[in-house]
Amino acid sequence: MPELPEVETTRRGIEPYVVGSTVEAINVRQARLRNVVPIRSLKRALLGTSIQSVIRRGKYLLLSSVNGHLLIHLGMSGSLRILPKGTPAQKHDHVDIVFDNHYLLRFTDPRKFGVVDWVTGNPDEHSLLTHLGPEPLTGSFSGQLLFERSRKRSVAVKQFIMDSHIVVGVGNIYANEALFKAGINPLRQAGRISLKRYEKLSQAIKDTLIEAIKVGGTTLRDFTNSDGQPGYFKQSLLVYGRAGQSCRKCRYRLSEVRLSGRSSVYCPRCQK
DNA sequence: ATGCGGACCTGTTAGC
DNA sequence: TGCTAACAGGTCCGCA
Repeated sequence: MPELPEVETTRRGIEPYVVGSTVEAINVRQARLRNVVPIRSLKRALLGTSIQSVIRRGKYLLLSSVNGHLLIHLGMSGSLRILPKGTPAQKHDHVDIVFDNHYLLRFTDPRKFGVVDWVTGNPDEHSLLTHLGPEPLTGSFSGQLLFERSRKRSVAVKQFIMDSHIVVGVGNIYANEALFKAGINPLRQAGRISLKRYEKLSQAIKDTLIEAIKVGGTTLRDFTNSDGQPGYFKQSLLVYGRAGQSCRKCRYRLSEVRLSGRSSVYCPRCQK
């Protein structure tokens, strides 16, 4: 479900409730998530400590206390919500972090592709984080980087920019959108794109993500922020979900192909 | 190393 | 209306 803008929206939503609050209880209903450390082991470390910060790394969130970091990934269908204490749990509500204020943080994930893990030491060395590429909204991400890392790569450029080892946070929706804005065909081989075009693409990725964050992300079916509100970027989508409809630039019919199982929509006229 | 397909799960929707 | 297949915002793993 969530790409970088949705995770960042979630981060901003939970931060004011969580930072400075002490963990009073942890309720685990479903421990079988995509974890490295058994989820139950986080209890001992986190109970009675307070959360000092909520930072995002790619699509991961890190809630840090003096003892270590709670690492959360929302997978394809996960969400985090702030709810009043005592709110009854529903079917896919797997973990609650209960605070000493009036609230709890609830992790929900029907498909269980998400992660709720515990990290001690430097989180950058955690196996899920250590090989991640740069953050797209920082200066360490650029057209130059995409150009250099794509040389001799034959993969389609869309798969290339969705590879978290290259750059983090770009999922299927925003990959489609950024490629359209940059005028690049998603099927083009990554190694056969010029530096100039990669500079346009890196800027398109930044612009798309920033715009989406501004309006609270994209809600297709069930994404909500931590208050239960949807995001409004869906109205701004130029190609994703619009196969067969007309291009917003040239009116030509948008095409759809599947790239490693992911739907890829593009304009055959505007994207070369 | 790179590229590809399958695996992990459940819910919703499209099609017969 | 009901059944089945395909699809969905992600990522890791094993194999060639």
